[in-house]
Amino acid sequence: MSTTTSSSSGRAPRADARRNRDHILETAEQFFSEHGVNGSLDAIAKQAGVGAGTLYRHFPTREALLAALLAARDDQLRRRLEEIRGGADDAASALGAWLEALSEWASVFDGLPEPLRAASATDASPLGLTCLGFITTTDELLLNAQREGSARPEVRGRDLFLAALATSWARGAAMADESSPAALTGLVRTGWSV
Amino acid sequence: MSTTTSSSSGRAPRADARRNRDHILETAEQFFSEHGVNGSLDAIAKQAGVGAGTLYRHFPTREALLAALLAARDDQLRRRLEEIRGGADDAASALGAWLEALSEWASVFDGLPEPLRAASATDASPLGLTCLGFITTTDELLLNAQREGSARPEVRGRDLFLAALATSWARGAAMADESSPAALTGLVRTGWSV
Amino acid sequence: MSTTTSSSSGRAPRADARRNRDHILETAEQFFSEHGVNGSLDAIAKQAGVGAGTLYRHFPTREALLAALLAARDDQLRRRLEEIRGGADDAASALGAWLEALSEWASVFDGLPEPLRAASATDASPLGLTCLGFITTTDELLLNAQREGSARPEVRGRDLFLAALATSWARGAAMADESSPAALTGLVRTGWSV
Amino acid sequence: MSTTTSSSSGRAPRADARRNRDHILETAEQFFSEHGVNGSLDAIAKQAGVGAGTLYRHFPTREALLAALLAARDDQLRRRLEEIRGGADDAASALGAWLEALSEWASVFDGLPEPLRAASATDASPLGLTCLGFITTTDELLLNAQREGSARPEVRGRDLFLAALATSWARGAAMADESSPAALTGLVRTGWSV
DNA sequence: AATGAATGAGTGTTCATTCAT
DNA sequence: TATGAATGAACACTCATTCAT
Repeated sequence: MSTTTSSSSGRAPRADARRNRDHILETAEQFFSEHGVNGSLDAIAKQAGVGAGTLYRHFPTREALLAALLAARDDQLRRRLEEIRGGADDAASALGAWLEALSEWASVFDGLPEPLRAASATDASPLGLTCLGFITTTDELLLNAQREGSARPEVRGRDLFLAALATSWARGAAMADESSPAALTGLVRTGWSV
Repeated sequence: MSTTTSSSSGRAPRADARRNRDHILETAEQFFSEHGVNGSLDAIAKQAGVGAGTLYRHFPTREALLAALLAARDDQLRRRLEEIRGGADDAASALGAWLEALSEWASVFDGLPEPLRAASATDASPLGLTCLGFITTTDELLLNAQREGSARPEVRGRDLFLAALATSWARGAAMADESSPAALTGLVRTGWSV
Repeated sequence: MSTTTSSSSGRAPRADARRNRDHILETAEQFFSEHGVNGSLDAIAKQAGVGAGTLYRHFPTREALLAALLAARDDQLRRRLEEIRGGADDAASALGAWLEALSEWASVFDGLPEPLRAASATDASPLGLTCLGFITTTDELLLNAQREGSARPEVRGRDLFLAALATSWARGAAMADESSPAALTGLVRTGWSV
Repeated sequence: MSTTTSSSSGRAPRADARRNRDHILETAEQFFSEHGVNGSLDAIAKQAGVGAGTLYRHFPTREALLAALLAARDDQLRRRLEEIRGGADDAASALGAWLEALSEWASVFDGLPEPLRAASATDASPLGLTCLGFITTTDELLLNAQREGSARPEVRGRDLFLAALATSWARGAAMADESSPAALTGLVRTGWSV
């Protein structure tokens, strides 16, 4: 709402700006997929066929670009959430499925968990807000499970969110052992102690 | 003892070499403490008062420097292991204490968990060997606990090591919430599900 | 003509870019004259009063810089070609004069023959294209001489170009014997055998 | 012969020095063959298993090392000379064969022609002396041919030596055109003009 | 609104040579 | 006599960010 209304009036001026923005996003998506989130912004601008300044106008920081990129995926994750909410037999399996979805979400780009963790500590950045939203969601699902008696009462949504991030992080670039991600997810769910 | 005697090598002309090496290590320790493991190697050399080439002679890669730095701390960690082995009432609490020790060990420098994770996938690097050693130790303690019946049988030492690293990682630079590290450690121990 | 008018491109905001580029070229010209073609690019940037990045933006490789430098001299050499074409009595003396001009051209900077030889093996680099152009010219003049019956039929333009380069190379930095260059040129023309 | 007699008296001291020297030479030969004459001296020392200082004691400059290396090949070239002297039908073909031998000699290592040319301008260096010897030889063969009437009287041995070097240089690392070396040799012999 | 040139500190790394041992 | 550690300037090249046009 707020982004479309502001400024002046006419039709044309915004048209190509929008086009530029979208094209940058597409390019960045591809680029981050290939080179990880630390890929050169200059290279993205060049590949998108825009000047570096243009990229910076739209996304003043790398984080802002990342946030915009993830916002586009928000819908996906939220749809997944609805699926989970609709389909899960109990609150515990809903929470489990959600944590796995989160972990996958944080694995789209190499190196993504790092800025997510950094952002999740604040609520002042666009990325931080995104994280906050998902933490809240996690809290809701967790609360359900706790009410149901299937989740420990001392656990907090923020911790689970962080754990999902950490699981993504551990996957990392080169993982010698394919079974580790699942093992970690299991660990977070049931712990190692009997 | 061994460091002061000239012992086997013959002339032992390493007097200043040793001094330099040690001084570089001290400087690097301080530097990494302040600026994280990605601090400038050139700056370390400069601050240590040696040429860049000298640093590179002793430590051809950043990883090698890191490994040497951690090797100096190995003793500490191993001593801690003996303490744990001697003092723990049962295998489960020994394992728990060891994982916490590991997690602290990986937290000395900002950004340390990252190269550790990367190295732990291989056994070809000095850092990788260090990791491997600790994974083995973890395996031993875990096995004890599993025999005791206090640890889940499907868990592997490698996963726990990775989890300890991930816990360190999650602590990260800016942690708004002080209780998170402990929460994560607990999560890894008992999981969130009842 | 084309360089002074803003003509097609629209805004022509390259005022300072152009200035920088030109200044870099001037500096490089002087620098290469003094220190040979292997002089430090960083030093050139510094002396030109621009950042290293600026130099690299304009000339991504040493070869590119060299090519640009020589392009500025292309005109000179081409004018000389016209003179030769206009003034020579016969095709043989035209070819001889051209080969001498080539040899001088390749002697402007110390060490220039080396990259020229390397480049003349390919047509993929800017420098290679420059060389290729001159090889073609040599071929034309040679063909004339061959038609005239004053040049051996088995000789090829590429060989003569290479010979001119080699003559430049032989001049080298320290030439104790002043008469050698001319001697070599003569050798290439008439050979040593009767 | 001359190298073994000089200096003091005893047996032992010189034994390992000699061994070192020889081993360095062998290593350098191999190294220069693989990496060209600009290969790292440090690497040679390391590969030879001696300290850098030892290498420098024996061969204070790169040129000195090169000269020693070539001295070992001198014999070969001189033997070739005897063959030529004995086997050639006339002075012209002897000279031609010798020039080819020279050109091959200067092609053993990548980049060798360059220091040879530099050295051949002086008589103050070991390499310069080597060159001088070959220039003299060239002069003798040339004189024979001139007496025979099969070589131009104005040509000098130094020029032919330089031309042989230049031919080697033109071969260079990457030669797209295989026929060029022969073409250049031919050019030097008969020239391009009829 | 967009451009893309400019910045310039920063990166890891190499190497011929000297010198303390 | 030999060692090899130390030197430290030099190298090419990158990139996030600013700013004149």
